[in-house]
Amino acid sequence: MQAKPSSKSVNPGSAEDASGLRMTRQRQGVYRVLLAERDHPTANDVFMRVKDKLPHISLATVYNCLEVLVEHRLVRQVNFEREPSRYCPNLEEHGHFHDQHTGVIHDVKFKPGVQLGDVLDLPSGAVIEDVEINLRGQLSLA
Amino acid sequence: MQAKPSSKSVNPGSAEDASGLRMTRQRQGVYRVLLAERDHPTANDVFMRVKDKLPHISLATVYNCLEVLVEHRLVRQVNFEREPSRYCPNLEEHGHFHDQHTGVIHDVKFKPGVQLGDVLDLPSGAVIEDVEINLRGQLSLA
DNA sequence: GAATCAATTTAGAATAATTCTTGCTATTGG
DNA sequence: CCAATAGCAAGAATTATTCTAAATTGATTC
Repeated sequence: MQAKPSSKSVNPGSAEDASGLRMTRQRQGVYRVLLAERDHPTANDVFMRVKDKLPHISLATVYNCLEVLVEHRLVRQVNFEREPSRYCPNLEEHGHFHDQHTGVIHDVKFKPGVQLGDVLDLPSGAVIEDVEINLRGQLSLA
Repeated sequence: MQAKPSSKSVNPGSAEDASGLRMTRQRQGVYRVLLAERDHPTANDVFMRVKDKLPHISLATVYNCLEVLVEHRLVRQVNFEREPSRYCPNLEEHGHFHDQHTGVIHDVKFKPGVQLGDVLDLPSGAVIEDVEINLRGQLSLA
C-alpha cells in the first residue's frame, strides 16, 4: 500500500503500485470501504462510509476513485437495470443474484470448468472482453 | 393487433388483447418499430422512427408505451452498463453480445438443454424470475 | 529543503435519460 | 348520451453521473 520509490520514472509525479495506480489516501479509503463490507454499495453508500475516515472527501472524488479502481481492475462495477451502479471487490469471474425481497445482492460463482461457449451460441469469431450475468428473483425458504 | 370486444369486462374502460393490453395507435406504432428493425434501438431511436407514422407522438408517450410493452412481456428491455436502455422484441430467453467496434448488439441464444443451475452455483432456494446476460467484446475476422 | 509540475481533489455547475405532473382527449360500458 | 377510466402530450422535475475550474498534493529535480 506504499508508493514504490523509483530512481528514474518515465511518468514524473507518480509513484505507482503494481497495478500502475497511485494509491492516494482517498483511493485507499474508498477501496478499504469496499473491502470492509462486501455488500455491493453504491457510490453514495461509499461516500457516506468513507467520510468516517476522510471527512473532507467529496462525492466527485468518490466517483473518480471508483472509476480508477474499476479501470485498474481492482474493483468491478455492477449494474442492475438502471439502478445506481454498485461496486464489488470480488475479482473472481462471477455473477450476481438480486433478491427482490431483501434487496441483498449475492455473488454467484460459476461451476468449475464451465466455458461460456458451452452454454451460449456465440457469434463466430467473438472475442469476449467482459461478461455480466445478473439474476433477479427471491430466496424461498422451502 | 385489434382490440378484442368483450361483452362484460371486469375492467371498465378497457378493450384488451390477449396479453391484457389495450393496443392504442401509439403502442402499436412503437411495437411495430421494434419489430421492423431488430437492432435494439433506444427510446429516442424509437421516437424518431415512429414519428413517420405518428408525427404528433411525444417522447414521454414512447417511454410509456415501451414500459407497458415490457410489463406485458411483449418486449424486453436491455441495459448495457449505464447506457440508455434498449428494446428488443425477441421473447426467447437469450443474451446479448455488444460488439465494441461496430456498436452492434447481437442476440445470443442459449445452447439447447442448458439449465442455469448447471452453470451457476445458485444460492439454495433461489427462484429466478429474470436472467440478464450481457457480453462485451469484438468480432475478430480471423 | 525549495521549486517544479503533472496528477489529484474539491465544490459546484452541467448533463442526460427517465419520470412525473397536469390538463386534455379518447374509449368503454351502461 | 353519460359517466368513468385509460391514455396522451408538453413541459417540468428528478437524479445519477460527469464536467469544469481552481486549489492542493506530492514526487522529482535542483
